[in-house]
Amino acid sequence: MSPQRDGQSGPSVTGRVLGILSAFGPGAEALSLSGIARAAGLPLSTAHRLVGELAAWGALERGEDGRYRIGLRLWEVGALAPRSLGLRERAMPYLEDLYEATRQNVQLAVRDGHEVVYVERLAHPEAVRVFSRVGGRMPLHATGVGQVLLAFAHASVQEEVLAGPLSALTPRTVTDPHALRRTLAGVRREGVAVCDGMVDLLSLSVAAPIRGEDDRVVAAMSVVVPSAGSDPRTIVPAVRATARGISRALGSPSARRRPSGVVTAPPGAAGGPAHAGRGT
Amino acid sequence: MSPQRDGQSGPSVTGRVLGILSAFGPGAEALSLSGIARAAGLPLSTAHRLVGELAAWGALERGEDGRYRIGLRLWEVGALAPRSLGLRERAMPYLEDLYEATRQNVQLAVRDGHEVVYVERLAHPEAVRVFSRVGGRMPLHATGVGQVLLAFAHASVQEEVLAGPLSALTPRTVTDPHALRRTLAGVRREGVAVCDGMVDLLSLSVAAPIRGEDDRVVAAMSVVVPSAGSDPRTIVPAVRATARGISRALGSPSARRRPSGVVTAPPGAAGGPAHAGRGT
DNA sequence: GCGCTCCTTCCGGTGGCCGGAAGCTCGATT
DNA sequence: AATCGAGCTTCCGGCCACCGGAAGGAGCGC
Repeated sequence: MSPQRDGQSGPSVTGRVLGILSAFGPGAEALSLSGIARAAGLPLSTAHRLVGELAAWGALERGEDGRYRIGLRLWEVGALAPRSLGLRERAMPYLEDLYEATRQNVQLAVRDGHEVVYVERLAHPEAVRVFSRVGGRMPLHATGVGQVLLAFAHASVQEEVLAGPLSALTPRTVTDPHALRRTLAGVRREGVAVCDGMVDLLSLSVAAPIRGEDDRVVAAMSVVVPSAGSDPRTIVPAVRATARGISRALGSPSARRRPSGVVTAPPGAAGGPAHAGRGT
Repeated sequence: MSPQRDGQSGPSVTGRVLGILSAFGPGAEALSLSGIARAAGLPLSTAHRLVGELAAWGALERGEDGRYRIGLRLWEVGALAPRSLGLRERAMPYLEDLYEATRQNVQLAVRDGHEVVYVERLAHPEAVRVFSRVGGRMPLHATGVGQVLLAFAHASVQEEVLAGPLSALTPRTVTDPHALRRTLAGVRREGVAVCDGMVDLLSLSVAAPIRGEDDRVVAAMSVVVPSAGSDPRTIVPAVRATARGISRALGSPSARRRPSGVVTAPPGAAGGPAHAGRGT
């Protein structure tokens, strides 16, 4: 409907092709030819030709109902994105352990511009329903992982977000720039973000930063639990330890040495991730 | 190097763009501009223009080293592929449980033409090294999931594969058409494929089919364990039960009713997947 | 039957694409 | 330090591949 960044791609053929791909999105996984043409702002015959070529290559697939969907081949190419697969591959075992221990929702996300993109998500069917989805986007200021990524992003990014409008997903979302600035400072100080009822009123998320080779924050992870009856205190150590473990797996220098003291998470509440302690 | 399906895409602009995407692949996650031009068979200036447009949109990203990688935006679009995300999303919890129980490698794959494409993989860092990777391809006849997908594929597909050359990954790979035909019959009869040392000599895989709404086999899953010291007998029931659970989650009619008798997997060896038994 | 939507094919005009060539930036080599 | 080479970027005129209106077919609901 709203021409966000669809046909705007310019009149070049490449732009049109990308416009066609943009027509697909969450909630629009399958489109008819004319649907694509409409969404991409292309004449039907043009769309027909381009879509035909894309389908022949495998970027799109045509279902029995005649509608087009994203094809396996395009998925394959997309899977090569280093910020998804490379990260995911290494982080998975740690996320696994945390998931297993908490039996809730575990998420992995990266930042793209002023939004957070969810790269991986382990969700227990009976866990609290969570809004995000793999490949989905959310505003930075309103989510746990988003606040972490924002807190450790370049100052210019922070200023831009603080300057822009801060949408409220729930009454509890931080929308005041000053409050957000304070929150971010807290996140930097604590190394975790705790967001209660910001995305939806029933869930609470605890997020921590993941660092890469050069020690910059490259991703964030979080655990989402029911808001009621959960004590963040029991979760924070586990999240912190897991994030640290992933950072080490990615080669972060600051995560090299064993966490001084005892941070391996209490075995009682949220069982110590098996890998967090062992290097090899 | 070898012009497999690169520049062949035809002289249309769309073909060139897709050729550029084809330049990336396993083992070629990052390419320089001239590398792309070479792989796609394009003049440098042409590649430069097209790549620039792709990068501006987010289909490609340029690293600090100047090389291009697949961009997050393309990954996002690819994640909409129903055969990856839709399937994955529903299968995950079951795979989780199986992974947790076995602490080995759990894989999920679909068929594309004469190859198997791995859609998901849970790998324990200390488990037996496995050759496949998410987004990777393998021949149908040589892998556990491949044999399952082949056994339940349309007869024409089977004939084509049986007619074509059957490459040998190890001395133990089935390369004789008659033997393969017999193997496939066995897979259909048993509902599982057991492949010992076919991909590499050290690992053994047990695979089972996953059925969709119309009861057709839409995917396959497998567990890969060390060849030495593993008894398939202890794994088969767990794999079967998990595959059945996923089938039910996908709406397969034949997986509706409780498995007659006791197939919920022995709790000892490979702990019963928590979801396999309970519906809601 | 009639109208509707959606899909497919065709074809002539033209504007976007092509790609050679020249200039630039880096780093390696002598 | 000068030279070389590999890779990247920009420019621009000619040409051809792309565009998209129009016409025809298929399927469906009224």
